[in-house]
Amino acid sequence: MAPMPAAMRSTRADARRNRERILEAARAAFAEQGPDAQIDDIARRAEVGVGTVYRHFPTKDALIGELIRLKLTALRDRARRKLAEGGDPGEAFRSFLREQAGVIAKDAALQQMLWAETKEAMVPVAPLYDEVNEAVGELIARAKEAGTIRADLEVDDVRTFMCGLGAIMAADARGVMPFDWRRQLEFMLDGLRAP
Amino acid sequence: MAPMPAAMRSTRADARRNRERILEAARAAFAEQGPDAQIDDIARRAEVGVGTVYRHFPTKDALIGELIRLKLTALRDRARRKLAEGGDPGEAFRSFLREQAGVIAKDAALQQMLWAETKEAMVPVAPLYDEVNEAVGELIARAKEAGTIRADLEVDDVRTFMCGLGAIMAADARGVMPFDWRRQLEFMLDGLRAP
DNA sequence: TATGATACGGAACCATGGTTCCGGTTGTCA
DNA sequence: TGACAACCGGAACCATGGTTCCGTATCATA
Repeated sequence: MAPMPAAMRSTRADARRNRERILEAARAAFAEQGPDAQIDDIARRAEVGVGTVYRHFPTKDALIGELIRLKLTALRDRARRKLAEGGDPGEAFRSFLREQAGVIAKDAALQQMLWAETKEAMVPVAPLYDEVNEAVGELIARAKEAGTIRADLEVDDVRTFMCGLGAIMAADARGVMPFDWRRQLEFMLDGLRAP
Repeated sequence: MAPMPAAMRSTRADARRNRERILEAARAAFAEQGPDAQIDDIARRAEVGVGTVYRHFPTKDALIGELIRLKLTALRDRARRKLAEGGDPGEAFRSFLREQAGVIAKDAALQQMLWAETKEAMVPVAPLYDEVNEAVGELIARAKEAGTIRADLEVDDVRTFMCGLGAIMAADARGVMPFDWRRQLEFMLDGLRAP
């Protein structure tokens, strides 16, 4: 008898597995080598042919885009979780930045690829990006209200700082120049305290 | 009679002029488009053929290297001038950072190309780089002694911050994402004040 | 102003790395 | 287990952008 029509069947197991392998390999490759990690290398790491990479992601940009989407989703969820937890607002804000920084550091190159290359990359994830900003904005608002951070702080200031920090992290991770981003973060946090 | 032997004659005037044009065009191109500005485009801006670019600078990296060298020299001289000026050490340190930041902002991509791409770029300018660090170190030492900045601040912290700021500036200049680096600088300066 | 060394322009060359294509393999369902 | 759709591997293809080459134009000197 004829097999089930395409629309009713789900993706083959090996395809699903390969997709995951590719994503993980790509993440690692970009983290180590920055934006110009090569597809060939990613395929090799995933123990997969280049053709397979291209079946799952039509272009390199699409692959990068998916990685960024995953990353941003995680960041947004972490921000919302922090909001839900409650507790001292000033401390919530500070510990949030520390945690978020730690997560970004794991593959900082990705974050950079979002804003440092071209604005095209931004387009598909813009809504997600807004959601992150919204959650962070709320964290800031609460801390301001509690009077533990300076009153003139804006979300954009935090965004700017985190982007700068990301650049530092990426360079450090690739070993091009040593940077101590944790110290940097603490200096900044001190600067953000209410006078 | 035969013309003067090569060793005694100096470079032709048009060659000297072209060299300058190329450097200026390259500076502008990199500032606008970042590290992957194209030689063809630089040549066009300088109203010169690609061949001419290559006669003056054997490779793209050599051209970039020369731009970085010029930039670093200017930064070093500015730091030393600030040291020579004297005045209140804390204020000297802060105004130095503000001025230096302003200068870097003019073509931030260059600064990034020094540390964000590959460490190879660092090699030829390492001594110059050390001289900058030395001068900045002295500025910091004086400010510490005067008790106007936090005692645990190191040159590397300033270096790290300026690199991060440079990344921000470059992205902002290329219009990929708006960043207010001046605000960022002021926040950091506040964080660096003695507690 | 004549002369030859020096410098110029830009078409052609070539390496790199993203993308396509297709013969062969594998998973899934009856 | 048979049959077919979905999937896989990787050689070949092609666009991009750095680099070379050489015939021509320009500058500086006698």
